[in-house]
Amino acid sequence: MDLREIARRAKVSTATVSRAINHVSTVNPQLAKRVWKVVDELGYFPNTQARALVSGRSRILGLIVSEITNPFFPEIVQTFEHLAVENNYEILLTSTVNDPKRMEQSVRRMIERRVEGVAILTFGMEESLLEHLRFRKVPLVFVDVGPGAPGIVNIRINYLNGIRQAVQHLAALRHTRIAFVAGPPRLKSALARTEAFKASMAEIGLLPEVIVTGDHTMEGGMRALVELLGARDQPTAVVCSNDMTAIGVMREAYDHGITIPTDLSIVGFDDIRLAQFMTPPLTTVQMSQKELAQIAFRALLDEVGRESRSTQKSEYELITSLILRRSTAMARLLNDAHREQ
Amino acid sequence: MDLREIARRAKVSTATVSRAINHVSTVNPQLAKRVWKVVDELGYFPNTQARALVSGRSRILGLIVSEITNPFFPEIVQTFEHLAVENNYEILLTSTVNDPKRMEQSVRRMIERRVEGVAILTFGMEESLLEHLRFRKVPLVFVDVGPGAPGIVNIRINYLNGIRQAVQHLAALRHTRIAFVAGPPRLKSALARTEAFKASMAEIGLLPEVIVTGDHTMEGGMRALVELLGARDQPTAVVCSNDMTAIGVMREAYDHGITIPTDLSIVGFDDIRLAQFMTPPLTTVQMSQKELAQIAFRALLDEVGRESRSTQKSEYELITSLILRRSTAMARLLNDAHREQ
DNA sequence: ATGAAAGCGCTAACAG
DNA sequence: CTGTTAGCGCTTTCAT
Repeated sequence: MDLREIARRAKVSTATVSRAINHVSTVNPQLAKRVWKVVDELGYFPNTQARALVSGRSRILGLIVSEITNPFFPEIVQTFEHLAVENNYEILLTSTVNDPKRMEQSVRRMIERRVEGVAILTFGMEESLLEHLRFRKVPLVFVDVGPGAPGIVNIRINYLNGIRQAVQHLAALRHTRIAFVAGPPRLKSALARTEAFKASMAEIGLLPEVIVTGDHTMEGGMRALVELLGARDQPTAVVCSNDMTAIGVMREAYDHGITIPTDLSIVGFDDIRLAQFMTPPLTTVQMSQKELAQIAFRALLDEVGRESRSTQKSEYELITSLILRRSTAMARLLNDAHREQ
Repeated sequence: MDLREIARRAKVSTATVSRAINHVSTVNPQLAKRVWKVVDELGYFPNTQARALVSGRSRILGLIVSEITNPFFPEIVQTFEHLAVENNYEILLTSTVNDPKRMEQSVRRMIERRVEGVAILTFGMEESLLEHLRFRKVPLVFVDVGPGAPGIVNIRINYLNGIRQAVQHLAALRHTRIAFVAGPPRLKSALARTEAFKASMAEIGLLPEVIVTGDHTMEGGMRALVELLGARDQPTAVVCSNDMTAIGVMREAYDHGITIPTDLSIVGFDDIRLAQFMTPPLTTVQMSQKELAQIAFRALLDEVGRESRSTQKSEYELITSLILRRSTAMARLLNDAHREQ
């Protein structure tokens, strides 16, 4: 069942069927109705591949994420998909799982399917791989990279805003020994958070001495708390580079009989959906995944629609801010707690 | 840059290029090498749409889920994607978000992109919508539906196994008043769990009296515990129809100062990844999402590959089983706990 | 406003 | 074993 069959049955040319289906305004309403009738009767659906082939537009947008099982991403994927269907696009979702081979595959898959643009919402990506995409002038959206070429748009995250709020919130609660569990140093986004923490502490005259390195996983968070517990001067509060880390810290605290927030205050980062499901609900810096996805999609769509190289705004900013829940409380020394026992 | 260009530069015909690229064994290795050289030099990637159009094979598989943000699904999507790339397929992911309009769109999108098969791994789907797919003889994989037509494969979940283990585990811990928080009655999968609970209780001479209805959300779980707390004879243990419900119960328990597991034992269902991240880690019945995805993919691929209607095995079973963690303990009456205060 | 016809990039007969 | 050629299903000039 194809266009020609519809044309035959509706007694019009294939051109007319094509026009009718695509709502070209110049077609005689009479004919259009006749066409649509046949279309509905036969349950005809146009073949997208043929369409793409002739029009040169695949109506597919690429979305590269790190891992869909990382709780940070599902919301992004969902929002992206939602916007895509609204705009008559499909999305080609690939995950790198931090594997160079998979990253290369990702790029290949994107090119083979002739995506019209790609959003790279992943932590760290081999720059060189994107050369293929750039070479083909495929519009690209990044997070947290430096200013790029035309056709490359960048979403900048304002980490400082939220982290400063977190630190000040903790300080107001009389915490002075505030630790930070950093993310993997190879990630720009992790580094930026650490810097924001240091700056926020310095700003209010606190020493950001206690910084341990995690890896943005729950296990890393668990290890980080153990390390913190071994320190001479134990912190009364800890800010984590992401929520998974914070969850790991909470989990490890539970195993040590440390009660959150009375014994230790914890602040996360990201505000993944599950943060609010923890016991206690996690106070965290929100970096709206939904908003991020919306910005990325919108930017991509704009870029795709742009014919010429009229370099418009290609920098976007996403603000972060503290969400107060119940994992922070007034400072109280761990040592005090132990003495009471 | 297309096949013809490669042909021209390699001084062979387009047919030869096509053959070389597709690793047809009969091509002269000499020529093949020449072709590949040019391909690599130019960074040529075949156009999948053209390929699909002429071959009649899109190399796309559909995957319909309820909501990617539902923690049950990311693992499934990941596994599916992984298997897909391994087999040179793309996946077209759609979510119904329990919205009839979105379900219809899902089906339309599948058909327009000419998917070769669809896995419907969703809770509840308007049967009638699938008519379009069935009509086009698109192989379909379902979970938990009755025996279907040829080309329709069904994955049956053995709920009883895991739930029985859960109930017996609780009974061994001296619990006798074991409550169940059911899922939405409109879902077959939820109903089946409730039945499995009843049967498991009856089997060991316990009365499954305390059954409250949740909705498979965390909020539903929270409400369920409130309801349970209002009952005359409060349960000492509760089995939940899914993990989100269990997490809701835990969350509400926290708000009431009820300690898990000493005051109340909790068992979940699904074993979503985050179950092990809870405090305490949630004991739950595992229904392996990874395995489910693997079965679904394998079944789909088999069905797609099958030329004739040689009706082979089209029933698969997924077993469930209890994963012990730390949300259950020996029975102890809530009333006792209160008296102690 | 409608139709005839060319052709998007590729594969698969078919011939040689 | 390699090349020639005819489409796959659709959109889009170009005439009419």
